[in-house]
Amino acid sequence: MEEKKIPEEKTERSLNFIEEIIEEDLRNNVNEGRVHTRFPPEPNGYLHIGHAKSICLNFGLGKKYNGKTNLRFDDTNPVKEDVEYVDSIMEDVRWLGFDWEDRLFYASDYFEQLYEYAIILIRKGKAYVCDMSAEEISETRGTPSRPGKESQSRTRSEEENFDLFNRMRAGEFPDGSRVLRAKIDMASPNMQMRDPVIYRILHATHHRTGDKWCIYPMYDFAHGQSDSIERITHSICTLEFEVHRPLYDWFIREIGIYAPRQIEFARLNVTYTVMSKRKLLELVQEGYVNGWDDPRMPTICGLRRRGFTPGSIRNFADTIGVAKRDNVIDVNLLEFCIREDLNKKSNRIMAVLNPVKVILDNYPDDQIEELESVNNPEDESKGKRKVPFSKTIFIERDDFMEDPPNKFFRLAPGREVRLKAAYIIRCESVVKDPKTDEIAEIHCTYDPQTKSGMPDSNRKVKGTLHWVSEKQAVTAEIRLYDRLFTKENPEDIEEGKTYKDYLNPDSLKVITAMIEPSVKNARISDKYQFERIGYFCVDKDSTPQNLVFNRVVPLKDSWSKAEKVK
RNA sequence: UGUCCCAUGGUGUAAAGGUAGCACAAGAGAUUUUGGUUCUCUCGGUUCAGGUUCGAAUCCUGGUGGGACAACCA
Repeated sequence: MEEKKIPEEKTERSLNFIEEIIEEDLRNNVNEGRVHTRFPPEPNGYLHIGHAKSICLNFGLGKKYNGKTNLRFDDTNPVKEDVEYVDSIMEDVRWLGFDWEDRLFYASDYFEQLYEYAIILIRKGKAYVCDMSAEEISETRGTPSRPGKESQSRTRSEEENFDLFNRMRAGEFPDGSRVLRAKIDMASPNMQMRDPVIYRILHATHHRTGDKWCIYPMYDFAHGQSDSIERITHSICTLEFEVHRPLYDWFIREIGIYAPRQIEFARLNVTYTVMSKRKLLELVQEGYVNGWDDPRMPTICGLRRRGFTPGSIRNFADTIGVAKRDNVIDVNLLEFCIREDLNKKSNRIMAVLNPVKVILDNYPDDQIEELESVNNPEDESKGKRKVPFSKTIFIERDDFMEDPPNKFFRLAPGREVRLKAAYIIRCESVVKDPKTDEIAEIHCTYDPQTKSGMPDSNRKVKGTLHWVSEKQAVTAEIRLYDRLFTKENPEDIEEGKTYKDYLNPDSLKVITAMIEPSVKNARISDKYQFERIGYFCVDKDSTPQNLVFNRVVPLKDSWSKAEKVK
């Protein structure tokens, strides 16, 4: 036999633009070969899939380049932040499979240092206490195309600024009465450079520092310096902070401290959902969903409850890549990632969501057989289980048609189908409800020679159906989730509407299903493939007496797709 | 009458001046005790106009289009 030449395997994946920058820095020995990143959330909300992209990016880079990754909470606004969020964020990062080891930090750890930095600026004549109100500051800032006006306070002496700033800290002034501003350039074409506010007075209790402070640094005055303090080599953030970079560079230069390199990437968007914290909060507060972890939410806790695995989300983050152009990822890709993962990992069981009764007329009345079925055809090590079979079973109502089209491979009068792991049956007649004309019973005969494993069972039949035995079936509540919005881009809003007008009224349907008895062993967060239907996850509301399943995602269904086209 | 960023199949992402590739989606077929999975194949792309070059998705100039920036939010 001739040996085919195996083309050289391209194991090395091409680099994304951030990795290119890092490798270039590494080649130039920029930080003595050190790579140190960080994930810097504000604890004012729950993390979503967009954050997951950032988490995977930052921690992934740390791992890839033998570096480190910090978790730092940017908690400079006590009014909006809370330990509830701190806890959920840590849980989510850990669940995604990442570890910050002993490097858990808070911007509030640096308040004293940041205060010192402000003093340096004041001493250099690069910062001043401004007496204007928020409105006045806003009015004098100008517009992107028109320069702003300088504040009267701009000419204050160094001593007076120093004195006033200390008295701000001492609590002598009410909220909003004064701020500390950087003295840069009110005519700068970059709005960020027009004497930005760097400290404001806020008599508010901070979730970590309590009442120690009544002045708090603005994010812009804390973020870059925090990265500097932590000796972050590559500060990776989203695109909207690109225009802030000159300001961060200015602070670093004027204060005279270590300069990280900031790199901006495009944030994630996914079709049929929204990603802004404000909108997600609204959905929760106004009751459109049942909390932050509602399985329809794009939050990490929502995805977790829905039944997504950490690996599937990591793989998703990997597949979407990272670049600077705006992007909208098809939600299909997310669904592909979870199917791919669960296909290999989850055991199969049979569940009938919309049952219709099938009676096997020639099957012994009281006989019950324990049939064997494979748990996972993708993984033989998962073994087999027993499934009870009897004279009366349920099948899916959709799996029967009285007058079927040619391509219908399922049960119909006179036709044969295989019952998964059981027998081949033939439909002999149907009984209808005289009032509703709905099919009440389907009468079939079974072929005893076709039990799975028997030689005759190899007979070709076009369809295989899942089923459950009536007597042994277990009922369970099933929550069928669908996309939260009906519109691909819910933020593309028509006149007089809001994104909430595109909420999908059918995003949750609750039904009762009949499931094979082995399901009794199911525990919260267990995931199954309901044969021929989809992947399902035991919800936290589930109890042994009242099982509750979430539909993670349906199986691909080329039959119903073909039907829809018609 | 601003500054900055971006532009490759439907979507996302590669190609560092030399064969435009991969994934998802879509379509066709094969296999299948899941109309799943798997496998094979197909469809389909460099925003435009100039320039540099033997050669441009890539470099230059200009246009067009999209985005970010005017919280005492982050």
